[in-house]
Amino acid sequence: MSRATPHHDDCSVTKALDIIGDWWALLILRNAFHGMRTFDALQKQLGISTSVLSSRLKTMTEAGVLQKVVSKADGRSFEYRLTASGHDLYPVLVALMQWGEKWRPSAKGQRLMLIEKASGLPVQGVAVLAADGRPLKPWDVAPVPGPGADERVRELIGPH
Amino acid sequence: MSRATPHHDDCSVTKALDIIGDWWALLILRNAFHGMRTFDALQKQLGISTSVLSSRLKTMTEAGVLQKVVSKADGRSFEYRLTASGHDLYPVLVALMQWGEKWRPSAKGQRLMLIEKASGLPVQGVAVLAADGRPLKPWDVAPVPGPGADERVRELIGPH
DNA sequence: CAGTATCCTCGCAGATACTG
DNA sequence: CAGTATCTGCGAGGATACTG
Repeated sequence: MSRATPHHDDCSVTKALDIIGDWWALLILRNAFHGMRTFDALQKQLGISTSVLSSRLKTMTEAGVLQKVVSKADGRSFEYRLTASGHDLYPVLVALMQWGEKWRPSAKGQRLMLIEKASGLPVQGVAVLAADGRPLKPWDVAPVPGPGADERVRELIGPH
Repeated sequence: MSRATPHHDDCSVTKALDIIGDWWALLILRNAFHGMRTFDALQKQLGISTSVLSSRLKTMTEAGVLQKVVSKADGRSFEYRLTASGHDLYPVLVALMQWGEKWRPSAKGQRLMLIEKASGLPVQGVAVLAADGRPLKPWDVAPVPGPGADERVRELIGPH
């Protein structure tokens, strides 16, 4: 991660990566989407050191994707809950998972993490939407063609 | 990144992250989707050191998301093109960008990167699909509820 | 233009120990 | 259970120089 070296990169992707472009952050989120919410459970399942987990949770809380709340049941333990913005990261996770399932299939299939509220059924995955809202297939989309790509990027994102 | 420390984590997300859970890899892909394909252009725009860029391109090529081809026009320069599996990473990028635009809006709005082949129009974004294929809104989905989350994760992903 | 080769450093992550 | 504190290494990444 080059969060250390400041990038004057005014790009949405960069900004998203600033928070979740991190190995542990994504895995914490993955577990959070499965409902895992406590420090201890995360630490044990991920095999992460306590100091790093603590720092990650702090960063993610400050970034507003997680919220630390006192557990009602217990009173002295805590829960890290997904905020609205954290919840909105769900498509990123599902997109990653879909890609992994297609191109790096694991022995045991992996179920998706969210359900549709109305039906209670697991969601299917994620899809790119056309301008009119139709879901598109991968082969229906293509990179912007033609020359001038380098200039376009520099204009859009900025020269370094 | 803890790709160094081996994780016996048989999870699609983990496997996807192994290739693209990296600051530079994602930015390279972002630029690739905009049509930026040469070593030099990438190096200049990203402000990355040549050695790191070289290593990233090698890794990504070996991982099969990029393909190194001789540029027809020139004959002695090269292009790094998205493969089919690289192209399939598009939803991940768009999901990231969408999140960034919503929660970390930049001064100048950012356009999306791909067009629909049929219409030539830029795509709208990405959406989660219900079991029957309907695109869902964020508030229509929820994490799997109830207790037992910790056990579920351990069962699904494995204990460390 | 497209890299490879070296050197160097600084910060991230793990390990361990301790606290309320 | 939920962390903080400290120490230590090692390796990713930048800078620079050189090559076909």
